[in-house]
Amino acid sequence: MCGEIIMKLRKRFGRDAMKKITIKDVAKAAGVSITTVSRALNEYPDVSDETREKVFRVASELNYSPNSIARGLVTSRTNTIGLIISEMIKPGVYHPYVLEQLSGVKASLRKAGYDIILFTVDPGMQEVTPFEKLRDDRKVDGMIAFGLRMSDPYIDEIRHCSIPTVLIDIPIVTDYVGYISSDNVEASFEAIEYLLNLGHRNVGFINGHKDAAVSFERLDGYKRALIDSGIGYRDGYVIYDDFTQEGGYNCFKQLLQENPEITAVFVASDLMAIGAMKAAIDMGLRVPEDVSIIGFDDIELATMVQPQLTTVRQEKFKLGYMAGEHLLHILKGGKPDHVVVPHKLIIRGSTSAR
Amino acid sequence: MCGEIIMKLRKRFGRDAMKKITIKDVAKAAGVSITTVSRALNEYPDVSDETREKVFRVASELNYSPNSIARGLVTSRTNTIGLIISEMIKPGVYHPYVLEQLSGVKASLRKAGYDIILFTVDPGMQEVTPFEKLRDDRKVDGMIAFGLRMSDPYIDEIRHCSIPTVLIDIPIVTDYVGYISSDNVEASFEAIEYLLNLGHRNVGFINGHKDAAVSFERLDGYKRALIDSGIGYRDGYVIYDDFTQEGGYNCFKQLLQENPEITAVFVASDLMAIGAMKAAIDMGLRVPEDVSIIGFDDIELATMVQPQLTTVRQEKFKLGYMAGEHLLHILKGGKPDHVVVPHKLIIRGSTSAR
DNA sequence: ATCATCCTCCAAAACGTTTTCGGTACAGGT
DNA sequence: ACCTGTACCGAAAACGTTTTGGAGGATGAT
Repeated sequence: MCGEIIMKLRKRFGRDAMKKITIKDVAKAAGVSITTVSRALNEYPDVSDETREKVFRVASELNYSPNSIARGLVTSRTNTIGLIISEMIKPGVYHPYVLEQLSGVKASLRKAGYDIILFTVDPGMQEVTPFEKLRDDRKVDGMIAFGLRMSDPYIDEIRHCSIPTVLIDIPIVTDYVGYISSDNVEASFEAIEYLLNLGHRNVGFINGHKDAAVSFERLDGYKRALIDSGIGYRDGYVIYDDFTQEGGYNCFKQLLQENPEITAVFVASDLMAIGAMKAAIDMGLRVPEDVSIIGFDDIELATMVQPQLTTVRQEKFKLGYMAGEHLLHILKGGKPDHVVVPHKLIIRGSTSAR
Repeated sequence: MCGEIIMKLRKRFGRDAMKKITIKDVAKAAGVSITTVSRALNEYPDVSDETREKVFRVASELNYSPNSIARGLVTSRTNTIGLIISEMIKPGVYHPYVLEQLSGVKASLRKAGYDIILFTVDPGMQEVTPFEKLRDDRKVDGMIAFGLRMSDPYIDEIRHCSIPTVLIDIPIVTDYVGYISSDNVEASFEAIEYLLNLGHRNVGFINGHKDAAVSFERLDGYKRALIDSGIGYRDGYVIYDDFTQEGGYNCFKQLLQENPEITAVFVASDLMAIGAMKAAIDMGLRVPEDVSIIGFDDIELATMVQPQLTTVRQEKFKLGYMAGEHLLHILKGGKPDHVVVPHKLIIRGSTSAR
């Protein structure tokens, strides 16, 4: 009976060029009102099991899928979140863990039926679209951002915006925004402690640029470990640069030329650490016999170099995953917070006892 | 005069919790109809310069930005394209060039005002959402996909769908879908030719898995070069595996154990090539003195190993960029096609004369 | 018999645009 | 004086949903 109607609907349009079927078609075919179809499909209580079942059957028979645009218009929620990945397009610095974080974000959001829309913020773009405009343009329900520098103009906007937002590695917590990170000071503390336990007394620190919040936290852990152990902190042992391999190379050379007594170096990223290792070799130093090097991140590359790199592993996938989860939490009305994901010291071949 | 109205509008809502302003507000404040505002803002001809100017002023004063959802509902175009990245979440295989391709896609689409929405297709998902449903759910205007295997069920759907689509490295051209790739047979031909010119006569081939279209094309080039030069092709010199480092490692060992006369190996990816180099070292062979190795892709890693890897560079960013451009072309009514982006033989330290 | 209550269901409003169709006013040509 | 054309503008329909405010009928209590 309603099968006939379906057939008629089918026939109304060409075979392949079948017009988009809407809720109206389903209603007609099922012999109920539009309202009822919507109700049935959205699991409202006030529809009898019988009609609900019929609606479901007809809907799937017609291969109906609701128009998310129309729905979004009325509900003003799009089940979409905006993802800001900064510095993504800086050629040569395709940060190896960005993809992992991205995967994590996706994994958590997909479960909840959210999709991701990519906002790339190329630094050096003519005019930067204001943060809130990004949201307004695409009507995303929330935002996730990583790769931002502390000096980025977005930072200030985010601090005062009223958009549910989760950041990675940027310590901001407001009524709307929370952030995810490793416990950088503890991680750094552990790394230094490990070196000290190996007998090293003069340990240098190649830190990331001062535009990254993590740089300060890691410096903190570095200081604390040295002070706690009674060795004391020396300004001259710390040097800063961006997170690239070249940066690590240059820093290492400078650091060891100025302080030849250094026997171990803590480096704020694996990429830099690998650069540092290269510098060591070029300076005629053996790793780890003459100098121990310990990195940060644990990227794939860390196991591909000789010797393999001792490092502090960050759970990059999990950082992303948690970002998604926490955003969902905020969207459900939860309170934004700082959530930390555990790190782990991974001991490989680039460190040894003094 | 209209300034007052604006003030009134402003006052109507709390300071920060200012309600969303719509086209209606702009119309009221500018003293024209909704229609006129829409026309003025969308650069229609039939509106006087005077009113147009006023509308623009009021709109920017009110900080108005049109609701893209509402617009999408009526125009049924969303200025959004869907991006399918397959195998993105396979842990341990965060293909290093995915991010570069992604950047390229973004770069080209952003110019045209398109945004990207990420569809991740985790292999091994419970139920795979049909290709067309992906589009219908999010109402994207077109699709770009990379990382798909030839055996992926999507392939068949794509072949018969009527959604503007561009693929990378998957040779399908229909009225709706085109694809971007390097000229793999030529690239492979050149690589072998180069090895032959170095004096090598027994050159093996570690190919990618047979689920990748490129594997066949590269095999083609390999064969042709050998046959053209009169050396001839031998089945036993070719071995297949996935594109991982371990795959490369194992293949190399097997290949050289079975054919110790081989003096040069062409490897279908840098990751595999690096695995092969490791295997060579483990077998007591020096690279390039005992065996030359040439890779494919030119990922960053290629310059980080010792010796640095000779390889065929693929323009990963450009592959993505072109995918975006070609999709735009199709969306504008252009004919889908195969567009090839140039490759380049990069000679480094892993190859030498026999 | 009457009334309140519950269960189903529906008509219509609303969401914020774009687009269609037409209307007004003014100019110029006859 | 009349028609024609042109330039500008507006009312209303349309897009496909969700949501609001009942309506109709059955059931149970009084």
